[in-house]
Amino acid sequence: MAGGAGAAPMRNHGMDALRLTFERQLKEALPGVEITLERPKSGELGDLAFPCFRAAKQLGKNPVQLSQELAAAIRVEGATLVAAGPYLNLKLAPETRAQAVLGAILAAPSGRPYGARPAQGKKVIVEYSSPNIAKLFTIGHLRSTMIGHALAQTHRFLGYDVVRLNHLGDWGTQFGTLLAAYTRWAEAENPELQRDFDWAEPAPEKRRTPLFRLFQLYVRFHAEEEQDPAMRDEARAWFKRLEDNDPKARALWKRFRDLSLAEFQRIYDRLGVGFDTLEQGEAFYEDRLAATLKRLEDAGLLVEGDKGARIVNLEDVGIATPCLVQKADGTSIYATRDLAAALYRQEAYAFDRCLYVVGTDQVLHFQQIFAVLDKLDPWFKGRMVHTPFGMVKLPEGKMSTRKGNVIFLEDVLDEARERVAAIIEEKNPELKDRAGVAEMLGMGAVVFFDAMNDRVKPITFTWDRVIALDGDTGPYVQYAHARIMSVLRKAGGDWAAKAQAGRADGPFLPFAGSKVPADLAGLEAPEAQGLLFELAGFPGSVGAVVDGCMATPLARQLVGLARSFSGFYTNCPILAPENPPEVREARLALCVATARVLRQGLFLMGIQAPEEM
RNA sequence: GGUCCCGUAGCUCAGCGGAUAGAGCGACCGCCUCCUAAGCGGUAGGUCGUGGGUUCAAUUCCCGCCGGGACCA
Repeated sequence: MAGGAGAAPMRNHGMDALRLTFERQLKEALPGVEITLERPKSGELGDLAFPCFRAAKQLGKNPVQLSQELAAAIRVEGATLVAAGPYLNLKLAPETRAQAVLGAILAAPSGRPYGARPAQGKKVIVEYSSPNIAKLFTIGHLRSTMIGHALAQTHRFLGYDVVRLNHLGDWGTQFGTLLAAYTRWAEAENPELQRDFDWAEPAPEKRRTPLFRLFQLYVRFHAEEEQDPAMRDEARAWFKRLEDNDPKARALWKRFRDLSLAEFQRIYDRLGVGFDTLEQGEAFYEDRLAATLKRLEDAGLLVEGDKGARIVNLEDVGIATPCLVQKADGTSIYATRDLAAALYRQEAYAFDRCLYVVGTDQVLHFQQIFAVLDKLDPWFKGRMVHTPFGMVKLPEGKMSTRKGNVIFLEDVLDEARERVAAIIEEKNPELKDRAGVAEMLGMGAVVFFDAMNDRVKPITFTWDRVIALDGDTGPYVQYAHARIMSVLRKAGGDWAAKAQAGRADGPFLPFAGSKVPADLAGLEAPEAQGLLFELAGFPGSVGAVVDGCMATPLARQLVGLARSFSGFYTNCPILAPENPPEVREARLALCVATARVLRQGLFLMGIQAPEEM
C-alpha cells in the first residue's frame, strides 16, 4: 500500500497519473489534435501546461479563446484548470501536489527510485576519460572523465545497459618519443626513474614519482626536437620497433603503462569514477589493425594517398578531408585504432549507441571515422555519437603537455580542498570529519563547476572561477543538504535515517520506502509549494541529461532545488515549538524528500552530499 | 583557403520556436536573542553581435556580414 492512509483524493496518483488524465481529457475535447504538454516556467503558473497555439490553428480559432473554452470544459480531480492567455495550465491543489510529489519520492509507488525508468533493453557504450599513458592528469582530463561518468550513471538510472570504456592512449607515436627519450637520458644512470634528473627542474614535493620523471623526459624530448629534426626520426623508429614487437620496446612499454595505470587508478578512486574494463585501450586493438585495413581494402575503400600513405576518400559524403588510415612508413594512426575499436565493439557488445566523450578538437576525426564505418557497414548509421566538449584553456592560451604549461588536476583538487578547509576553520571549527568534508566540498566545487559550464564552448581556467564556493556552485547544493540533515537530526526519531541510504550499487541510492504523512496542510505556504514544484522537475532533468548528453540540466535543476529549499527553510519553520505536530511532520517529510533528491542527483554527477559542513 | 563551433546584463554563463529574457559573480541597500548567514530579501544593470528571410509568433530556425575560436590543407 503506497501513499499513506490519508484522505487526500489523489493519494495513489503520482504526477504521471495526473498527466495521463489531463492528456486523456484534452484528447477527448480536441479529437484529432496532437497533444503535447509542457512544464510551466514556474510552479505558480501550474504543474502542467498545454500550449494552445497549434490546436487553435488547426481548429481555426484564437488560442486565447480556445484555452478559455478548454478551461471551462475540462475537469481533473484535485486540480484546477486555469486559462493563462494562450496556455491552459493544470494547477494542482496544494495537498494534491504534496501528495503526488512526496508519494513518488518517499513511497516510490512504482517500486522504482524517483526519476528512474524501467529497463529499456538497450545497450549504450560510453567511452570517456581516455588519458594518454605517461602523462599526468590535467584539469582538461576532468571534463571527459566527469561528463562521461555522469552520462554512464544517468543512462543506467534510466534503464539502459551501460558499458563504460576507457580508450587509454597506450599506443601511438608518443610512445616512440617516450622510448627514445628514456634510452637517451634515463636508461643508463636512472633506469628506475627513482631519482630526480639533474638536468630538470626538481619535481615538486608531492610529485616526486617515476611517472612525473617520465613526463619530464617527454617534455625535454619535444623541446630538443624543435632544434634537431633528426630526433623525430629516432622517435618514429622506436615506435616502429614497438609495432614490430621488439622485446626491449615491448618491455619498456609495459613498464610505462603499468606505472601510469597505477597513478590513474589513484585519481579515479579519488573521483569515485570507475570503468568496466581498463584493458581496452588503444594497444588492445593493435593486432586487429591488419584485419581492419584488409576489410577496408576488400570493401574497395582504400586509396593510395601522398607518398604511399593510405586513405579513405569521403568527398562523396560531404567531407572534404580524406580519412588517413595508414602512414607512409606503414605505421598505424589513431584513426585506424578507432575503426578497429568500433568494429570490435560491434561484435563484442552489439550496442545500440556508442558515445564518445572527447573534446571538440576531434570533431572532424569522428566525422571521418563514423563516415568510414557507415560505408563499411550500414549497421553503424545513427549508432555512433560524438559528444564533444570545449577545451580548457589558460588565460595566456592553450594548455600543452609538451610545453609543460598545464594545470594538473590534483593541484586543483588539493587547492579546492585547502580553500574549503580554511572556511571550515573559520565557520565551523567544531566539525567532526573536517578533512573528509573539505575533500567532499572541494571536489563538489570543481566537478559541479564543470557540469554547470558543460557546453561546446571552451573554458578559460582561472583558480577563482573553477573553485568558486558561493553562489551557483556544488557547495551551495551540498550546503542545502547539510542543513536539511541538521534539521532532521534535531527532529530526533528516525528522521535522519529516512534521508540516508545504504551503499550504492550502480547509480541508485537505496533509500528505504517511507510513509507520506496523512495531513499535508503544513505545506500550503508558497515556499513549500515552490519546493514541491522543483522536486517534480527532477525526473525531467535526468531525462534531459541523456537526451542532450550533458550533465548541465541536472546541475541547474539541483541549484534550483537548493535555492527553493532555502526559501522554504527561511520562511517555514520546521521545528518551531509552536508548530502543531502534523505541520512539523509534513515539513519534515518534505525535508526528507528534498534531501533524497539532492543526494541522488549529486550522486549521479559523482558528487557526495555531506551530513554536516 | 575549406569545414565546423561560438557571439545574451560590467564579468562568467542558462534559456534555443511561444507566457513579463533568467541565474551567479561584482556593485549598492537591508536581514543572525530564532532549525548551520557557505544563507535570505531588495536595488541598479539587456535594442539577446549585425542586416535580411521563414512564421500567427524568432534570443531560439534559414541566409549574408562582422567579431572570436577549433580542425583540416
